[in-house]
Amino acid sequence: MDKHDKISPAVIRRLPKYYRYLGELTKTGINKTSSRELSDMTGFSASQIRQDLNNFGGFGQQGFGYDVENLRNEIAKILGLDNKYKLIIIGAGNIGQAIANYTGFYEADYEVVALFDKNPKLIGMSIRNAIIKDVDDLENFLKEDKIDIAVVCTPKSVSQQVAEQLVQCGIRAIWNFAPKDLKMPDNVHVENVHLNESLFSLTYYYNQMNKESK
Amino acid sequence: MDKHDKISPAVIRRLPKYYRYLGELTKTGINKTSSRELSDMTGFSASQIRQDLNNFGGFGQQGFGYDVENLRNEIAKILGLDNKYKLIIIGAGNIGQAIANYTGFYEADYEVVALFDKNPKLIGMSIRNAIIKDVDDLENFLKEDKIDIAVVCTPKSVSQQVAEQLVQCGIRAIWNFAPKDLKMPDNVHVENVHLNESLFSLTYYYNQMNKESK
DNA sequence: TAAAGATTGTTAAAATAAAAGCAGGAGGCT
DNA sequence: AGCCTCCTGCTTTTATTTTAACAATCTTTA
Repeated sequence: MDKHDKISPAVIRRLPKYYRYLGELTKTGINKTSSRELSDMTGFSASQIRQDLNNFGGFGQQGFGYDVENLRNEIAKILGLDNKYKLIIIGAGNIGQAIANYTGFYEADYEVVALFDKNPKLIGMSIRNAIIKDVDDLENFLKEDKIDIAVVCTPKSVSQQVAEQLVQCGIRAIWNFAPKDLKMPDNVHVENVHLNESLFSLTYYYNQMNKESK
Repeated sequence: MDKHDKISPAVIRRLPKYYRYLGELTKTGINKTSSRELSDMTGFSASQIRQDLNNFGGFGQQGFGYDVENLRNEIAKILGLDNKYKLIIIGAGNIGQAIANYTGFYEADYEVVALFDKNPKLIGMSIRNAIIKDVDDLENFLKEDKIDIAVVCTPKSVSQQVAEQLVQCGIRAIWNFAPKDLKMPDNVHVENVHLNESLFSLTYYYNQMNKESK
């Protein structure tokens, strides 16, 4: 059953997309689908979708397809979306506040418990039930509250130091928005959102298109 | 020379990272580097780095390595960072405003010219020299101003429609923050920043680690 | 000036990921 | 009921990506 440790990252990155499209099907009242149909929606090949899902078990039925709700629940279980997660955000600047205000992931059970900053003007403010606290209180806070995921939205100059502090306090999952690669021990998982790199890639393809059309 | 069209997306996604680390070297006054050293910094293998760079030409010197500034400039040219780009942001909510305020990409020549929203409370406000305009004026605006990149920060329910409008007005590069895949013609490039998917992946790995350590 | 050491550019091999193909079983139709 | 069609799960093949290997050649040093 647990061959999970061998699953390729590419597969894991596709699962949320399947999950999202299955949610859309549910909303429109469709309760049956197929790898073919999912292929049309997601753009991945039907073969790849079947193979991805089969890494975790046979969720479909030959000759019939997949039960939408069942498959969605299975993927939720695989990703762990059937649990609740407590988040804190370090750095209550633009990005940090935007994440705290972001309603997109409130569909799943993610709760932003608190934000931390060192700017006195921000400390004490609250965003959607989460208070901005002094970053000096971070360690004490983490001693008392069990936090699952820390979101790093600090300037890059302090991101490494902040991350190390988080890890020392027992944090093992970091969602990193600082444009810097965090050097972390193996038992900590870092998911990067490097906006720069994303924009630079886009810039490349934009220019490629312009070259081609000339 | 122009085998560019064959370059794998994986290579393109690594270039911004090289660019960033080369920038850090420049700041610390180091003017010579090697694939070995870049490997230590980036975590990519030295062999891969050499191969990536050689897709675009031989920027190094045998027995010596790479000139930091020269290599950085070459990568800038490849990505197109030696040009200026004008951006508009559609949707001046949390994410839209955060992007407008984001100073990270002002290092390169990206200028947010305007934001668009339909919320009357937001229209007229300005963020770092960029005014929030009525989204109804979008088409007229695009007739007069030459915009390179449009950033879609709207709710997902209207993102497709907005994107189509943008494309009709000549936009060919979209940076999409809406949690939805935009169906676009081939001559439009969409770069997605799907925060949900990123967080869900992180959640998976977080749970994997917890399973393993038990 | 010649030899040693270093590091690229490039080719070959290995590993990984994606696509194609197909047997088997399920549902639907007549 | 029995045949036909469909679609999964799995195996095999193909394509892509990464790693390894090495000849060429540049710099440095004695």
